[in-house]
Amino acid sequence: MTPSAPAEMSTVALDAGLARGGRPRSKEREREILAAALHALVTEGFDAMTIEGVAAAAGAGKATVYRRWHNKIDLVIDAIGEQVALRAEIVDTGDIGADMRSYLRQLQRDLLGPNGALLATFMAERLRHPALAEAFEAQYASEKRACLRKLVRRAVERGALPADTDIDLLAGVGPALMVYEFVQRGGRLPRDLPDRIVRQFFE
Amino acid sequence: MTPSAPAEMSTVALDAGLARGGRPRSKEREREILAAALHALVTEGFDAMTIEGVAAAAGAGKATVYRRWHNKIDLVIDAIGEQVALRAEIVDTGDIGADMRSYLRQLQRDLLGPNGALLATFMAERLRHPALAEAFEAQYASEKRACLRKLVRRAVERGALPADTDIDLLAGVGPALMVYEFVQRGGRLPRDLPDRIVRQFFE
Amino acid sequence: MTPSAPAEMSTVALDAGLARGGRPRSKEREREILAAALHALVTEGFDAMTIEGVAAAAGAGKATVYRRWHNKIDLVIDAIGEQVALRAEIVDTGDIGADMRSYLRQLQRDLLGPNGALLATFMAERLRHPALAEAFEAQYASEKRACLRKLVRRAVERGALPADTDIDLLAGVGPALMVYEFVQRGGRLPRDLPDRIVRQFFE
Amino acid sequence: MTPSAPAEMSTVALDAGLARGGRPRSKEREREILAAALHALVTEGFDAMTIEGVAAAAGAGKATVYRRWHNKIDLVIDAIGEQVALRAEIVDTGDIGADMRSYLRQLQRDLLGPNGALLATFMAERLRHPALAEAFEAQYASEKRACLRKLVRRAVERGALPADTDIDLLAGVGPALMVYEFVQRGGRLPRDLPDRIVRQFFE
DNA sequence: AGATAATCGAGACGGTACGTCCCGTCTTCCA
DNA sequence: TGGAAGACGGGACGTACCGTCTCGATTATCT
Repeated sequence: MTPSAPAEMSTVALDAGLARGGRPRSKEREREILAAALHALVTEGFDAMTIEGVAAAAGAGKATVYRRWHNKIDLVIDAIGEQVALRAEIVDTGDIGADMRSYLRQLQRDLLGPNGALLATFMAERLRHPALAEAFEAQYASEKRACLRKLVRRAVERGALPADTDIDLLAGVGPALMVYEFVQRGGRLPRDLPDRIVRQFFE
Repeated sequence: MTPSAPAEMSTVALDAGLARGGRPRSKEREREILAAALHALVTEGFDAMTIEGVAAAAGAGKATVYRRWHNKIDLVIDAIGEQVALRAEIVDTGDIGADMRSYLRQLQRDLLGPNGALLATFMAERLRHPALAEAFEAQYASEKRACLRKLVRRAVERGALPADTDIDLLAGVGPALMVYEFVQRGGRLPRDLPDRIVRQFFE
Repeated sequence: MTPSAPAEMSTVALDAGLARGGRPRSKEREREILAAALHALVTEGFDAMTIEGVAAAAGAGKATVYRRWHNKIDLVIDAIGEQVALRAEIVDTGDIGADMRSYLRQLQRDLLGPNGALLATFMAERLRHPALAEAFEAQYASEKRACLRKLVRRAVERGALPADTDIDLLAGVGPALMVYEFVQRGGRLPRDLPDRIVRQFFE
Repeated sequence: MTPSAPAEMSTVALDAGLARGGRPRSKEREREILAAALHALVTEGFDAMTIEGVAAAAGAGKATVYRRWHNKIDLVIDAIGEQVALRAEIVDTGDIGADMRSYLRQLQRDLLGPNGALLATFMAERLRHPALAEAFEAQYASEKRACLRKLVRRAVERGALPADTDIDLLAGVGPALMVYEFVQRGGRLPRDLPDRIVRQFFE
């Protein structure tokens, strides 16, 4: 993410509507609620946690929560997004194997860390809520995809990969296998998966 | 499960308990309920569907549902097992490219057909509901995976693929990319994806 | 009320709808809820009492209350109606003064007793809820009015009252003055009001 | 309230506190709020109306309302006092029948006119909200009652009515019957009721 | 054939969370 | 400083499902 884009706005929180008059919403309240939500998510799980309970734990009224988030999903996503940054950075050193391995290891750390729950939630809801998928796409995935594509394209141009390489496909194979395995195994991942992927497809 | 077992029992449904006397449970009822459950799962999603709604849609009383299944997950697992037949068959003709292309095309048809929504739902929910994932695994995925693995192993043995091939990884790359794209694109798939996968990874 | 008319049905409670199947509603539950409602009405007052609180006090779920009564008014009316009988009886001994005095004294006792609250509630809501007014009319008022009219008519026929008496008007003057005073004084009544009314208008 | 007091102050409204500096409270605001309150009272009833709704309808902030009135009752009382003019005048021409008939006809017009709904609401709510009753009493009823009493007393002194007349009772019988019928009939009144009352009780 | 017993649809039951509304207080900015 | 706007903690509203339970009415099987 380029430094010129602040983009620190909540992804999902309701707009306050440019409200000119009136008492502004308290950032403090917001932070306390998000913290309570995160705590509830971790200790109780998504299904069991309750908006009512989150509000109570934050010492807030229910209306104060509903004023900002329409539903549990939005609340949870913001709660995670607040504390979290899926910042798997992609650098291009000219060594496609090393670069891809480095990126996949970061992705592995992200999936296994607290962000795994975020990804799971996203995956679970994106088919039913296209808007959510788009938000995720716009905020995170599209940039990663573009970077990976460039990485592969330049490797092909360099001759490090065959000239007839299907660039889009090869750029996607890393994340696809990582996520597929992650889902398949119910949130776990083999330690050496990044290495194996690189060895099989990029060397 | 011993191989001699006919395996026509429900995976999860409660035992009727050898009921000596009394009116036996109606298979008819059971099928109607499972059909209604499946419909609800696909149209509403796991979280939104209600047992009460399934019972009503099946013209059954709530007790008739609870008598057979303790909770929503058990019901849904049985519903899927009963009705679903993702019969992407895997044959081994000795031509790994052709065999893989044939399988992926079948998978593509499945994903885009009526079972696609079901599969997507399943994929989406499995991270949040491990029991669902396990059931799906046991019932469908593990067999496919084993077949694909054998296919790839024999191609390696034949010398059609390099000797240092990561068999597990290569066996998984096809489904992984197909499903990843499917979820990514919100239920659509490029027509030529199977061909591109085969060309890139199996030729 | 003639003995041939059982009329012990709830005035306001929702119909169970002739429900052929299903578990029947428990009379026991109903009685406990009504008792709790009456207690709440007396101790907290109409405005302050809460359906939620009544349900809790009765050890019942909210749905069990709402299944039977749509709103607080209906609940309270039934609660009062259960325990109470506005049974100011009207007898015709041939002495209009004595009979009227006897009736008005009973009415006085009713107004000052626990039924006063009932009347107050009825009066307060009847203009806004015509259905309520009709129910009260049908169940209580119309019969009283007819009796009083007959009482006065026979006194006129007997010559105990002038021949040009406006029977409807004179029949209504007792209750009108009693209730008017009752409302005017905020739920209190002069002890000797029945006597004064009889002395002024019926002797 | 001392007789020298100009009495143009609100009965219940909070004191502005001699506001030394700052912007003075707008009389305009006050009138608009009271008008909105009156409208809400008549159309929705005391219980259903909300201060929030009144403020919104008046285009005022909630604080602007609460700054002047502590609660709904105070607001409503002022609203009525501000706008209502039940100006049934009572004159004493020496003919008790004619005077009473004239007054009752004015009362009839009032009840059937736009103020009728207000009066009805008031009568309906006074039993449940004694403060409302007192306000109404102080502001309207007590004066009328005194006038009517004087009217009757002088008729008795004149010999136009029997010497043993119960003056209070007879003074009250007109309004009592009118209002009782009005409430009983859900806001309607027989055209000839004033005439019949006078003929029966004052001639 | 009759008794026995578990089934069936229906729906009431005590609960719990939902999302909305209003309370009365407060905080902010504008005039 | 008054006023419009509206956020705040609180709490009741009426609804929807949960999973359990009762009800009368069907079925089968076992005497």
